[in-house]
Amino acid sequence: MSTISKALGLLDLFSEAHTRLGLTDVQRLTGRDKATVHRHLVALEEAGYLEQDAGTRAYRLGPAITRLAGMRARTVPEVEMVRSVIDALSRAAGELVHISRLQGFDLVDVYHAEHHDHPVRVSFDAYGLPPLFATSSGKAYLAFSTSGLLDMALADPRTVQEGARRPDREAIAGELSRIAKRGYANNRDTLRIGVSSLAVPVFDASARAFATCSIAYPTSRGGAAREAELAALLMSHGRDITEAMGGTVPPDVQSIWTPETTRAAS
Amino acid sequence: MSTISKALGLLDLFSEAHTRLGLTDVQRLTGRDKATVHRHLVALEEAGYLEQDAGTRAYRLGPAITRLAGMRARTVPEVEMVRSVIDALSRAAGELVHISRLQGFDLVDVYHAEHHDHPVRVSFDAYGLPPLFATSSGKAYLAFSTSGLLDMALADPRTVQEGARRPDREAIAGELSRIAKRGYANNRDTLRIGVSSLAVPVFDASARAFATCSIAYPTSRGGAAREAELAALLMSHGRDITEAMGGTVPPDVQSIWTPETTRAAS
DNA sequence: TACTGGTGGTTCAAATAGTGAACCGATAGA
DNA sequence: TCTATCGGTTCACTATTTGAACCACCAGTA
Repeated sequence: MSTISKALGLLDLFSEAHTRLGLTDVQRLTGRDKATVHRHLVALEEAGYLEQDAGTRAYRLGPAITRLAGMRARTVPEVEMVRSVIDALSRAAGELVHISRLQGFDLVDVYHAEHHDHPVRVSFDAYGLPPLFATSSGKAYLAFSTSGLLDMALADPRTVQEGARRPDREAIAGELSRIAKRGYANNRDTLRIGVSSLAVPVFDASARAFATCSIAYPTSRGGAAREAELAALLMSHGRDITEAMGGTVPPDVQSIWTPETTRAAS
Repeated sequence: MSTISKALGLLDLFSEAHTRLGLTDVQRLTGRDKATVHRHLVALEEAGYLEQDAGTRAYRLGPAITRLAGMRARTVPEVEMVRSVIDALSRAAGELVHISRLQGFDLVDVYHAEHHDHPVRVSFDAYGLPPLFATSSGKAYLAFSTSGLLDMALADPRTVQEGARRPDREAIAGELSRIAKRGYANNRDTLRIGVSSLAVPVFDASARAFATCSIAYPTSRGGAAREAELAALLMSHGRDITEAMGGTVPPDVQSIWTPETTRAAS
C-alpha cells in the first residue's frame, strides 16, 4: 500500500461521530505506528487538508478541502460528477440506472448508464412524462418531500385531465409513508407492462430531496430476491450519489440505508 | 519533501484554466519523472481525489473532495473555518482583523484576531453599531452588493433619526463605485478619531457578498505606504477567506484582487 | 505502408524516503 | 510524588519510491 493511500485514508476517519481526532486516536484507529501517523498528519496539515486545534492539539478537516471542492464544482459539470458513481452502480446491478431531477412537476433525465449484462434490456426513451406518483422515481421523490408536494402534483392540470379515473389520494399517501419507512420506492408493470423499477431520492446540501436515482429492469428478471438485491444496491449507493452531487443525506434516511453492520475499520 | 506533499501538490495544479490534465501535462508542470507522476495520479484516483475521463484519459478533480468538503461543513463550525486564515492575516498585518456578517442592517462580529506586534493597539469593543455606510466594512459590503441595499440602509429608521444632518446619497454612491473598482474600502478617523480601517467583502457560494473582513489600525501608524501594504494583504487573503467559508469570488473581483504577476509554477 | 512524434503506461535496479522501537517532555489524576 | 496519558522526536534499518529506458497505441503524413 502506497504511503499516499495510507495518508489519504486518514482523512476518511473523520466523520460526524469523530469530528476531531488526536494523534493517539488516529494511531489506534489505524493500528499504524505513532511516528508514521504523526508524519502523515503533519504532511496533511501542511497541505491544508487537516488543521490542528491550537488548544487541544486535535486534528480536524482543513480548509484546503473546501477550496478544492469549490474548484471541482466550478470545473466539473454536474453530469460528470455523478457519472462515475452511477456507472459503478449500473455495473454492479447490470441494469439501466438513471438520475432524474425535478423541473416543475416533472422528473427529467440528467444522466443514465446501462451495462450490457443481459440480452434483454429495458430501453429508456423520453415518452410523454407520466405524473409523479406513477413512477418509482416520482414516488421516491414525493415520499421524502413535504406532503404538500403530493397535493400540488395531484392538482396539476395535466394529471386531472389525463386519466378518466381520479387518483386516490389516501392510497397514494399510504404508499408514500411505507416508502419513507422502507427507504426506497418500487414500481411493477404499472407504467409499462414488463418493466419494473426501484428508486431512491437524492438530497441537496440542505438535506432536501431534489433528484432521484432509479434502476429499471424487465419484470421477467425480477423476482422478490432480485428486487431485494437491487434495492440493497440502490440504498448502499444512495449516500455516494447524494454526496457526489454535493448534498447530504438526512440522518434518519441514512440510518435506513446503512445496514446495522457498519463500523470503522477496527 | 514527503511523497504525500508531492502527491497532494498535484491537486493544486487543477484550476479554472486547467480543468483537466493529462499525465504529460502534470509531468511538465511539476518537472518530476513521468513514472512518479503516474503513480501519484493513480494513488489519488484510487482514493477518489481525482477521476480519469474514460475517453481522453485526462484527470480531473474527483468526488472524494466533495464528500470530504460536506463532512467538513457539517463538522467544523463556521467560526473555526475562518480562524486559521484570519489568524494568518492578523499575524501578517500585525493588526486587529475581524470578520463581520450582515444581520438585518448591521454587520456583527463573527470572529476577530489580533496579533501583538505593536505597543499601541486598536481595541475593539461592541459600541453601538454605526450605520453601514459609516464603516469600512459596511462600505465594502455595499460596494459589492446591489445598489438597492444602500437605499434600504439610508431609509433605516435608526439612520434617519440619529444624525442631525442627512447623509448625502450621491456622495456615498460615488465612493462606493470607487471602492468597487479599487477592490477594498477604507475609513480614516471618520468613526473614531485615531482609528483607521480597511475592508473587503466575503462572498458566498453564489458569489454574492454576505460578510466582510477588515483590518483596524491606529491612524498614527497609517501612512499612505502602510495603507497600501495592508490593502494588498487584505486583497491577497480575500480569496482564501471567501473560499474558507465555502464561497466563490466573482471573476471581476478576483481579477482586481489578483496582481498581474500570477502564474502557475512553470 | 512505413515513418514520426505524440500520447498513457510499465519495468526493475538503485537509492532515497518511510518506518517504528525507544525516548522525551508536558499534563492530569491518584 | 508516582503513574498513565498525551503529543511529539530520534535514528538505525529496510522497504518503498524513484527514474531511465522501454512498450503499446494513436494520428497525422510522406
